Amino acid sequence: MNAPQMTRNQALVFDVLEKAEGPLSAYTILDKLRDQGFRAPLQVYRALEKLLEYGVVHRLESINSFVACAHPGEDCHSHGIVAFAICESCGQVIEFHDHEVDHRLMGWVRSQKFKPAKTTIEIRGTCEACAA
Amino acid sequence: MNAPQMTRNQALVFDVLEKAEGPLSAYTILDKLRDQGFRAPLQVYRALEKLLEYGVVHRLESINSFVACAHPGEDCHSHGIVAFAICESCGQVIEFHDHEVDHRLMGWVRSQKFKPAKTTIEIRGTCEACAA
DNA sequence: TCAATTGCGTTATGCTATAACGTGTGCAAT
DNA sequence: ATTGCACACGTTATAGCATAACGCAATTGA
Repeated sequence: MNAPQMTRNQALVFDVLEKAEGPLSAYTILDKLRDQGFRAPLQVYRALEKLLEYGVVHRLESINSFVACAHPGEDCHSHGIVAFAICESCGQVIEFHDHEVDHRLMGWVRSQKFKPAKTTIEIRGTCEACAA
Repeated sequence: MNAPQMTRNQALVFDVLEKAEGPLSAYTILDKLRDQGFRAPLQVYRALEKLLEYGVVHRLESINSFVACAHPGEDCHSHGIVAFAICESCGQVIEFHDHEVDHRLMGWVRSQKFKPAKTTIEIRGTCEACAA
């Protein structure tokens, strides 16, 4: 799915995520958009829902946060499974793709006749810069 | 880490999880233990924290739920990374391990000098039985 | 024009998780 | 024996994450 026209709210939320250093929670996004007239969580969640659909934002399940896709302009859905390394110290996220991992996972899934809809790979730990 | 002696609360929570068909949320566990005297979420969360440490319970990040480890008696931490296929229709969870996936992920992590602490792999979709 | 769709704003609510306090118990060191 | 510590526990309160349900406005396409 490619992004059609973003609405004002979607653009605002996306902008906040793109300019952020790392992942943000929905409520943090809300706070950053109070000046633009945001008042309720739903305004954020609805925008996020679309941005996730468009493939320009990812949800980090293990930390209940959202991050802009690292591949601006492209549709991340076409890269296969997306994996994330999340630094628990500084919050930075590195996004990466590994086709061999995809292949193994999808092979297993196939052998079980399981129909995958959404796959999450998240590695929490400490990034190089933060390792003492 | 191997499980030492479980306390009463830990045993109760573990028992509920083992007898369950699929993953349960902390609050669902709480409800199931009201008759045994449970009154507050913390009683559940504290027990879960220990059970996770012991490696006899897994947390499913993408659905905020908990499930008993599929390898009774063993310490799941020794199996390498644990992956889950979660059926969004019936709720059943299949736990599996793939050393090649571990290897690729850990290889990438190593190349980034990233220190992994906890890795999550969860595939949400539809199981064979539920596929129409 | 009419109906369907989509986005939006608002209020209310529900679910998930932890902070902070105090109690009791077992155990080891003195 | 007493003191000090670690640990599990119980309780109350609160924080953080997410969605239900309502109604309105704008757009589109038959």
